[in-house]
Amino acid sequence: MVELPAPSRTRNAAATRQAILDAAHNRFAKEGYDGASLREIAADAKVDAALVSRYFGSKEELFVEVLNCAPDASDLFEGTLSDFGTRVAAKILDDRDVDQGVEYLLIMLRSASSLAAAEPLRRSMRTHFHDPFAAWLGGPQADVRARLAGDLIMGVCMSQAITSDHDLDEEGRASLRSRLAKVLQAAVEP
Amino acid sequence: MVELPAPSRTRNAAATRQAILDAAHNRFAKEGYDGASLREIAADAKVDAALVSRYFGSKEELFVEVLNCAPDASDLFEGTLSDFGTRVAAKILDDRDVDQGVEYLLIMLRSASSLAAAEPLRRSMRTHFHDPFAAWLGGPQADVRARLAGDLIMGVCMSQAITSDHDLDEEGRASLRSRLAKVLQAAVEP
DNA sequence: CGCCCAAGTCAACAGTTGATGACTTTTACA
DNA sequence: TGTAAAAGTCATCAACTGTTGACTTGGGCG
Repeated sequence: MVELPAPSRTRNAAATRQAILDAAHNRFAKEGYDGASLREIAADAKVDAALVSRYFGSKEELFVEVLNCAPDASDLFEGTLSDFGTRVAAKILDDRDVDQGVEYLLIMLRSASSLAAAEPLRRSMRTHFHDPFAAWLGGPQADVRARLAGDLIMGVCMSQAITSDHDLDEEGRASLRSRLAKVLQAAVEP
Repeated sequence: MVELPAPSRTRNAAATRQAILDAAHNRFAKEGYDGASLREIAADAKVDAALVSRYFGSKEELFVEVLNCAPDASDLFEGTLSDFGTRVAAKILDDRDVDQGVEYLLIMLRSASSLAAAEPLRRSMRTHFHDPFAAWLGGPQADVRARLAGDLIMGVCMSQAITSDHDLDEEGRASLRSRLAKVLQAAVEP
């Protein structure tokens, strides 16, 4: 009441920059590259809109910066190859806690239509997903197996994003999970 | 040389409407719902921009109309279930002739991020793809199998759209095709 | 032919977007 | 303390969006 709690943060370029980066991450994941506006992002970060352009140069450069912060999809690689299917299927379908890796997938699929975002997207996808994935898989044609599994994951995530899972009951979801596990496993096994 | 061939089409409301519909189809497939502008669509159809709004009321109604023209993914269902994988894998990956069904998939994935397009998309997806697909599949949990196969197809198409297949040589493509066939088959079989 | 309504055109609107240059405020150092 | 540079703000630009209303043109019917 007496006053707003910490009404104005002490000036800190690094913190501000990070706040913008976080806000941009969320907006890009929710609305895609074209859909997210710099003004929205700035508002989320509680920052003047001009600062975004000032810090990152342009929207596209901000996008690249966000993509560069992507974790190397590391959580998908924690475990054995033999239970990859069930593990990843559970992680994708039980999206109560939308973790980082899946969020970056959302950014990608939501920005797939944008011409400006296409090239950064392609590069980031290879560096942060396909290449480490293929390396983790190993064996013959690891790149093809990684790509196929990645495509399947992307398709399922996108389907979830579109349908909001309105049209599947609990039993159907369990069935989808087990079948997805099987198909995923078929995609990655040599 | 002497003059433009048929410099001005004789006035024909039905033909003009169809021209707009075709142009909208192509633009939506290329740039998604948000990315495609009515002015671009009108220019493609060689029509004044105002006519688009006049004929279809609003951009969203035009989008719905385009989606309603979608073929029932019929070309995927011509053949036996046992060779579904190889058949569809070939059709998707040899996209020299991007046929209608895949084009509508492009519209969907490119417009997935748009809030305005979400609801029409979801409806069209069920009516024109999932439901007839599940009906064609038959057997236990046909809806789950249809959804999984659909998600895989969507993911692969989207991956193609993003990467433009820059990063796969001829041998890799052959390998991808055969493996996709196997995985697709695993998705649809009971 | 002459009319009249449909078909098509033009200009403009209000809103939003990304970006920029000039301005003010704060921090940190000497 | 005084000051210069960093950090943040403000107003504004030009471009583009979907949409609308008033206008002009054309072809088919009497």
